[in-house]
Amino acid sequence: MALPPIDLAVFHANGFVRKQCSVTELWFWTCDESRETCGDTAQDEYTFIGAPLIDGFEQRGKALKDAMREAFLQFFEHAGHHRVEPYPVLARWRDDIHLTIASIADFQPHVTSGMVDPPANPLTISQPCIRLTDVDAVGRSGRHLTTFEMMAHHVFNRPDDGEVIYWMEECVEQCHTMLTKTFGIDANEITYVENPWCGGGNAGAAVEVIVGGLELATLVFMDMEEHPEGDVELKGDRYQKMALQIIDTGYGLERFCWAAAGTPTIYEAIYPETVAWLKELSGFETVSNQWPSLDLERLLGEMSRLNGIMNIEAGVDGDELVSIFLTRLKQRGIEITAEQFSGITSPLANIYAIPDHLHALCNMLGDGLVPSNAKAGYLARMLARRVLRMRDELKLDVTLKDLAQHHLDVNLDGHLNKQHREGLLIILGLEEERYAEMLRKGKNVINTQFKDVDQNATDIPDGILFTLNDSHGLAPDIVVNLARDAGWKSVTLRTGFNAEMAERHAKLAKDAANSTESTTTSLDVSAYPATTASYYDDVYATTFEASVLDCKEVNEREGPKGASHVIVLNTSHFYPEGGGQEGDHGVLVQGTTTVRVIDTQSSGGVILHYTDGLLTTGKSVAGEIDWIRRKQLMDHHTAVHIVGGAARHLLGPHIFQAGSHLSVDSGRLDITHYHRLGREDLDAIETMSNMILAQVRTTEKSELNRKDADLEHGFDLYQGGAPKGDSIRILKIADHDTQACGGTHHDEPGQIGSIRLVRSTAVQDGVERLHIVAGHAALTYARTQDELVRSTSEVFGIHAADLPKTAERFFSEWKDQRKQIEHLEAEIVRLRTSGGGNDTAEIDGVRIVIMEVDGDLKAMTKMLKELTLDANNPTLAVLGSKDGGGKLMVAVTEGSAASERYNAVDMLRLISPHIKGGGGGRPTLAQGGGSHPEGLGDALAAAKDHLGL
RNA sequence: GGGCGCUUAGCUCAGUUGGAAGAGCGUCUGGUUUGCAACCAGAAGGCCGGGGGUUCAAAUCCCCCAGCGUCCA
Repeated sequence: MALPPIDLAVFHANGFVRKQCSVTELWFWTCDESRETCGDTAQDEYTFIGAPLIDGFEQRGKALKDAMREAFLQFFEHAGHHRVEPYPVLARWRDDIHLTIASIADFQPHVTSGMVDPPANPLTISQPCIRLTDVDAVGRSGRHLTTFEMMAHHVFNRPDDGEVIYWMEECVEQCHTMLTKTFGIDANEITYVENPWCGGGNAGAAVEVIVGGLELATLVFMDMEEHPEGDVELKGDRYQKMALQIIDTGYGLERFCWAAAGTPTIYEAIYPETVAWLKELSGFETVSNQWPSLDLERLLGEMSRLNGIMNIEAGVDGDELVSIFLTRLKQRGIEITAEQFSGITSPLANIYAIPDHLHALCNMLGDGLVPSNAKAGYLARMLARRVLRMRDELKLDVTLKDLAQHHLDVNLDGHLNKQHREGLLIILGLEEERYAEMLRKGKNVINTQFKDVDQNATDIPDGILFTLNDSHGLAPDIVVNLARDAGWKSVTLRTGFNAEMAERHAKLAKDAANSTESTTTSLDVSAYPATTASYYDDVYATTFEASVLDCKEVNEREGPKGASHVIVLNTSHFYPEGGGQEGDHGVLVQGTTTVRVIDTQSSGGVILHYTDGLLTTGKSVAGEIDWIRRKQLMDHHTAVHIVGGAARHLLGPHIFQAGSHLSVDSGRLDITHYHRLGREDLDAIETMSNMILAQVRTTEKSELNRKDADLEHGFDLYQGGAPKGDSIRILKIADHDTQACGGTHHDEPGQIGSIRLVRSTAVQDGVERLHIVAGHAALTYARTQDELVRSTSEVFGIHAADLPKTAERFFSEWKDQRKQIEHLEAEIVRLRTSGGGNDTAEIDGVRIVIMEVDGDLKAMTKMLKELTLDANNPTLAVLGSKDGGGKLMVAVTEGSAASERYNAVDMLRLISPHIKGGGGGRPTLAQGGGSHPEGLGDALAAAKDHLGL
């Protein structure tokens, strides 16, 4: 079954009729009887370029956005909506996406699933969003952006509970009223297109709002969820009605601005100052002035119109595209050559894209993101690198910091959500250094990769381009430039290569996605009620009474090593592994039976006690947790919060927990930071952490519902990851640190005793791992370290304080002496071969040295060098050693009578059978070994025989 | 999370089919020069990231680990 028509009174009241689009076959509503198309097709050009559709907004840039946003929000406030402040662009409350991609993303999945109440209902918001899927089209299409604000009004209805605020009728009416009254848009220009929406497991009827050929908004009426037996089918999946009815609207703030400005591209409407500045910096006028007859404004306007109807897919061949454009422009009376076309459009594409990318970058870093080579941080690095590349293509003499300063002042009014201005600039400075380093290294890589490429070649092998891009970060265009600089003057990029590479990446990503299969086979816990967790009530209590709900055998692959049974209780004091904290150990006692709890896990709210024995189901049991273990885990867990807070205070607001693990031996905390940490940093954090232990008397533990937790503490609360439920446990350590955390914590930080930062290691770029010991583990650590120092000092027989100095002296003396031994060994060889003893002879002006020596191949090599490298003393040397099964080396002085007369390989092959071995090498140097050292004498004798000695 | 690449002298990097560890810069000594720069001659400086394995023989081939880089999700 498909969805029924969206037939609303508001359409009829405003004189709209329902028609079917002659191009897309979608049904749409219009009050222009003559209209045949829905407005968003290849036949509907933008009508607002040079002829704004929205009156009364004379501002441009940030002022225009501010005015437009305010007009929108005020309209919906007057219509009874509560204004909600925008969420961060980093979606830290979600574990499925890195960035906020839509206003509804703020409320997924917890609100849209019905588990958590929305912050207000109905609400209106203007949510900054970032989408990087079309990043390649930004600047070139005239309308694509990576960052935009999605203005919205949202409603969350619960019809089953009689809570219905409004649905389609009122929604469309409000939209129509706003467009025509607030923004003065001519109703004839508006079409409402029926086009069902689905995504992320949900679906519903939807209306696209098209004005002047531009999609200004989408109104989604989400009231279905994916279900195999659903009665509605959309795009291949089946859906059924769900309990919630959600209105999810999205109005493109920047598009409203564009429609009000009527500029050739969207970028000139929202970033006019930056575009002008970059044009000036890049000397764009001198480019366009080359062709005075060209009407630039008209050309750009026509291009935007064309872009609007051509709907270019990413990855289309560049040259082909240009020729299409030239033909279409000619049809419209604009004569332009391919050279003129790319001479104007390629710098402009960069000029347009830079402010967009900077906006996204500043917002991401402003929310505390640290650039990295993986995960969300990579997205920031990619944007920074794109800006730097475009800057270089434009030959601008400014740094990334300069660009960001300008952007901050002009387009953001200096506002950042969290990060300080200085922090942001430091990060961008580092990114630029990395970029420069990558290019510098790139020059070397080019030379090695191009080693086998002819200097006159015109094509670069695909394999080289793939490797350089994927492994060294050098995009094909950059490679061509670098190669030309390095001497391969005529290389060019094959047309369509970039598209091929994108395809290849897409295929690799697809293959990777297919190969990942989940193999988790967990115990079915749905039969049990959620276990009542009593460990929060009194974290110092160690014993409890419960009754056994079930006891099952576990096989070896399930559960921890040594566990034979898993026991489910009605209530438990055992903390199951979670939030990085390992599970509790202890004992369960039933009458005279005692079983050890080896590990505690949790699944679907049910606490699973893995034990080494069985208990009787249905009877009561006494539990006791291993308090020494639990206390140590709590020491580490509370310490990790304190250390994290100290790091944030000392290093900056971008410090965010990227993971943690708490065991009995130690705790570790991964934090986001843009530098490696030095010992001074660790000392400072350690000092502050211990000060907190002394200063803060009690920790504050509270439990809030999700809605209030967000409102009261913001999203920094979720350091430990996206929260799962409606109820949030919060641990607050004075003003030092506040986090959502389900772990067990001390009531008094002082209970920990002391905290030591053992060391820091790198987890990935931008993430530093702090290794922490606290409480008794800190004491154990100190003792272990003392013992190391003590025992090492005893070896040297010195005081501990002299250890570094002495070790240094021993190491350098050891190196010196090793050096001297080598010299002495060479000296021995010289002595043995200079006196005319048994070891040396002479045949027709060539010195023959045949001798047994001590040492391995490396030592023998030194001796051979001593013997055969002097061209004035032509020598054939045969050395043998009993080292490891017997070794033989033969060498002759290169380029001398010796090398003309004797072949080292032949000699070696001749004598090596005596030690049951083989070997090989070059005619002037051969080496080999065997398994019969006793035959060494025979081998050397055979050499003498062969030479007639 | 997945793919790929890199790790060699104080620094920047070469190192071919496994067979004598190299260059440039820097350092030191001597020469030249009023002095400096420059130049000439010479020298010192290497656990070839760590650990296993294959081999008579590994910087080189295989496996594991670590660090760094990079592309993609």
